[in-house]
Amino acid sequence: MVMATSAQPLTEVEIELVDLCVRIAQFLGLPKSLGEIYGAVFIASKPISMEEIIERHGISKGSASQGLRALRTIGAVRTQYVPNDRRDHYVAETGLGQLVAGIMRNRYEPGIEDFGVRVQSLQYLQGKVGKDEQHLLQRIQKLNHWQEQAQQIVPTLRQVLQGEGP
Amino acid sequence: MVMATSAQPLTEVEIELVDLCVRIAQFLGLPKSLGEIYGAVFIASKPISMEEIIERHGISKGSASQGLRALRTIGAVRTQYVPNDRRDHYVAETGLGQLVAGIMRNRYEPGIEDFGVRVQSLQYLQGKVGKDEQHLLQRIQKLNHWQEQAQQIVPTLRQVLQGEGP
DNA sequence: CGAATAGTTCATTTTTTCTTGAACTAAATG
DNA sequence: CATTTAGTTCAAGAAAAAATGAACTATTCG
Repeated sequence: MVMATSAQPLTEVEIELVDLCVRIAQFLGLPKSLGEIYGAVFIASKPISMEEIIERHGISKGSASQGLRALRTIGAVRTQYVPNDRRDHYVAETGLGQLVAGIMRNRYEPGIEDFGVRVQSLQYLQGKVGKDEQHLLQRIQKLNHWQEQAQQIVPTLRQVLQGEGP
Repeated sequence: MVMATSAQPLTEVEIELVDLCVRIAQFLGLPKSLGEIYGAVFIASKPISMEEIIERHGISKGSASQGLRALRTIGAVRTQYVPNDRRDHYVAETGLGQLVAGIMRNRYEPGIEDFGVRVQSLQYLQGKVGKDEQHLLQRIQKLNHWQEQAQQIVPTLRQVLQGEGP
């Protein structure tokens, strides 16, 4: 690992803010590097390039490239045009609703859908329940009920997080 | 790895139900083995012992012991007395509200609290924000706002999941 | 008691996930 | 159009997380 060459070291406050971003990422089950990269963009006073992120935060080129793509995909950062500079520059989206929506969409909803499909097809399997395993029918019902409740959660979350602030 | 010695193999339906439990566990960021073990208890027609779980599902003793403890801690299973049997026997809790509450309490709420503490202490750091980093004050505000919203989520979830069914 | 059984612990191994960096493509620059 | 620069890809390495099983403790049974 090579140290940053010439970038300003992070100030105490910056380190703390990036650290908080890292912890949020980990909390959400995302890799630490995504938190770092988001943090880098989050604390920047103006649109920041990948190179600056790499140098100032000591992240590898590969991680930075992949991480920025992931963050774009979930809508946590977006690119912004900067005149006279060939490089892409990034700014952070900071609406919690938007952030969580993006994470849900990419990381959680596919799982919820799969679950729904699997539970649906359980109905078919009911025929294959043997006489000696009638108690499983109840369990299948239970899973159905779970699935119904799970589907309510996403819209509810959306509502809680709609209220954006300053 | 040693195969189960003499237990009934799982039926097609049982395999599917356990598999669903495994996927739910993974979705929630819990290790696969917790899903398997919960699944084993979930599909059992009567209180099941650790030994039966180990034999029928091919889980190691260590995993089974630790996994059952974890499941007890989050309130996903509980022990039930069985006459004339020295071993502990387990039954599954199947209320989604209870399950999610347990998982939240153990896996997520500590993180939310830590985050709250850290954000609190940011207020103190505001003094250390240099003249050249005034833009960070906004970011600190943003984190505050996130924290307030995050605190609303737990009670809201609780409410959605209260409605228990059959 | 002493043997047998139930259950726990934890160092080691296995598996999975994340990160790196060198080789590559693509695009701009002079 | 050759060179520099920006950005991507992916195989290999590093790190983290999970699973195993042998050694242990605790309990019950005869």
